[in-house]
Amino acid sequence: MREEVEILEGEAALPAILIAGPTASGKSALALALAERLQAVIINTDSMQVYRELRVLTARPSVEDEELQRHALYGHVPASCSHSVGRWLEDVRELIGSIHDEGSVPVFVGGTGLYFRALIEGLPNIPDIDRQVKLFWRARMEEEGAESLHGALMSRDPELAGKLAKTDTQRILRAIEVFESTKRRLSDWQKDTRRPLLDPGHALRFFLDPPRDWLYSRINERFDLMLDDGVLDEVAALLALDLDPALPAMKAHGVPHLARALQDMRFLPDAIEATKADIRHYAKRQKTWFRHQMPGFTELESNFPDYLAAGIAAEFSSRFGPAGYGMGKA
RNA sequence: GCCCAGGUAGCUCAGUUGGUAGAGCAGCGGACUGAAAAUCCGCGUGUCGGUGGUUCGAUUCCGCCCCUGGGCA
Repeated sequence: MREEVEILEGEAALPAILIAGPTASGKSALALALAERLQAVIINTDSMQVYRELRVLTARPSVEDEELQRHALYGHVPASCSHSVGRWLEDVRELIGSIHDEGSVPVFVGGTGLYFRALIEGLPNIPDIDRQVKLFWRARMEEEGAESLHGALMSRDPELAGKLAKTDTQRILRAIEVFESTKRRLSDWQKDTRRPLLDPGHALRFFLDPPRDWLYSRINERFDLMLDDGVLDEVAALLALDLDPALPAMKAHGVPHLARALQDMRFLPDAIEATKADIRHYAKRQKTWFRHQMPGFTELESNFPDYLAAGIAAEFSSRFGPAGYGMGKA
């Protein structure tokens, strides 16, 4: 514990660049353009791009892009594992020291708002939930429904229960599981957040926010390209693993719909439309999150990665100095 | 050209035995602390195809016209 604090204090001043934005807004291209101007390590900040089996479906950077610039935390987790913010943050913790030592700039790129929050605001150090506890309460949720468990939560953690909708299955489960497994209320844990890995004062934060019409068209077109690139085969291969459908990877946009289409191809056109709609809805939620939950991100409306990257690199150098940051690379 | 069925929200459609209308999807707004690509909440005015007529009142009934689909020529 003490050692951890020392490391954190050493790293708190580590300058970093954060690039967020809705899906398909052009984050990856911007990250690549940035890496051409700074000695950077591109770090995945997306909950789904961590899964090994889903490169096409999650629009993970290509093998060529990964060879072009250093990337980290992409596709390093098997779909059979349930990853989470907490685990992702531990991955980052392990990485960040060496990045600092070698004088590179960590460029966090992704669309998962919660991961950005954990990164710059910190996360409480809640231990993993006991497996039996998890199974027991999930079974009860199946049988009794959310309202009943909301009642159960009310007697364990009234403060949190009061804030949650009686229908919010996921958060109700989490709150009960934490109490049952750790004997401490989640509302108390949440008041006990650890120091964040990054100091927001040393993190340049950007949110790519292209016009909505453009974004939606791009989402639709990109999914058509994914079909050409073999998403169906990719999903078929995932399904062949016969994993628990409750696993996060099994909930990636398109997996449930395309699974149905793979059984009966007559459903393919509907599955394609439904998947595109899921992705559009998601992009909308991402915009809402950053608009209200993550102030302090500079909105970028342009779609020209080189232009944006030049500006960001210049701002980074003027704030934190160019020394040691790969000026010979450009 | 004739016959039939339709033309109602961005789309698919319901409905009003005459008192100007509502679902699903799309879209929009919001919540969010370890499954977050998750989970959850909220938002429905639109020349009821056009135009005349009947009527206190027509999207609804009647006439004509336009459009779409099907059938017959």
